Amino acid sequence: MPGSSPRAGDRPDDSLIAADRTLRQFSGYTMKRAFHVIQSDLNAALAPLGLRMLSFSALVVVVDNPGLRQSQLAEVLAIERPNLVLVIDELERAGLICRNPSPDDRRAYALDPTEEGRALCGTAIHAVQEHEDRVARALAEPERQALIAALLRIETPEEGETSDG
Amino acid sequence: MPGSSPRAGDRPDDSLIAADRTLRQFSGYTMKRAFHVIQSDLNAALAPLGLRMLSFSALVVVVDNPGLRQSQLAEVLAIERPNLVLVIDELERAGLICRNPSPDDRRAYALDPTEEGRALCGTAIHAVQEHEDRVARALAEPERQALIAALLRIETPEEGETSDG
DNA sequence: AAACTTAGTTATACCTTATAACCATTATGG
DNA sequence: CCATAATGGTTATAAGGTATAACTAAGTTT
Repeated sequence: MPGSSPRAGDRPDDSLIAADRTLRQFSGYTMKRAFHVIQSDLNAALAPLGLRMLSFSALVVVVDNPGLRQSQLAEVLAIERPNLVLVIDELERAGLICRNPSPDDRRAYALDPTEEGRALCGTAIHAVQEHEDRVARALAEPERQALIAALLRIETPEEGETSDG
Repeated sequence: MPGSSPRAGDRPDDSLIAADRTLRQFSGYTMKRAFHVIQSDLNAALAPLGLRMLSFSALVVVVDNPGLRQSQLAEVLAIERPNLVLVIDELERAGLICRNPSPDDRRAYALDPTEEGRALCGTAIHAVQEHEDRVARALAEPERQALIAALLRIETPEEGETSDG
């Protein structure tokens, strides 16, 4: 058990270092904590550029896929359409992307990056890469790649990739 | 680049499957998506018990460390003290834990699980374990353990564990 | 042409996290 | 010993992320 004495409140704080031992066996708990650390660091890295994790992601996908529609972007980012609206508003107000009329469909917008958007996107990717380098310092490179691969498989379970089960 | 034709909006949706290729190289993005999947599944598993990820975590730590104080619990769970108050309220109202007066300090509460709390905690751990088994089906067991180890190191970077850099 | 669907939007609600400020109590230090 | 500081718990508040229903305008189907 976590500590030896019966009442945790009486023990010095040191004896609580493994107080979440039971939870640590669950990937969800550990992932939540790791993600929180990463997200904070990432947002801090992006804040000087006026971006957050979400707006950064949206910007990158628009730069890589100019002309795509909002619903497509929402699907790519795996977020709901209504939640994308404010993100696009924000990027548009910042002059990084613009909503152009779609030639095919008068309901839809074709999202395109501006020159500024492309430029800031490059800067932001460098900032995020520096953050990623901090992750890489905690892990050996093959380990980092294995981590990403494992996360990907959790997100999209493929048949045939299972273990001994 | 993601697609071949210049305008993403004109291409079939299939050509957008790798539209987030740039982002995928960053662990933060992939972790966010994987965590979202895990968290949804986990919360769905806990909802029938009247628990969420956070209240479950708090309950488990209280059961494992009876008598600890709220501030200690907050530190163990790495959340701010004010944010714990409602969680404790919720668990107390559900009759799973209770705030007992601390013998040492009249300001503090000693958190203790009730019998019901202990029982539900066991049930909940089983439910979460079943969820974890779903993760385990996507990964080989050594891979799952490597994942948890990697996440832990991201959360708490230790010196000397670095790669080639 | 009527009915259905889709693109984008608005409004709303809930959860999580963060901060400042407060009260009661305990600890510190002249 | 009393003034000051620090701590435990609380309240209020704000911001971010996510989810759903409902609306409009435009496109699609039959």
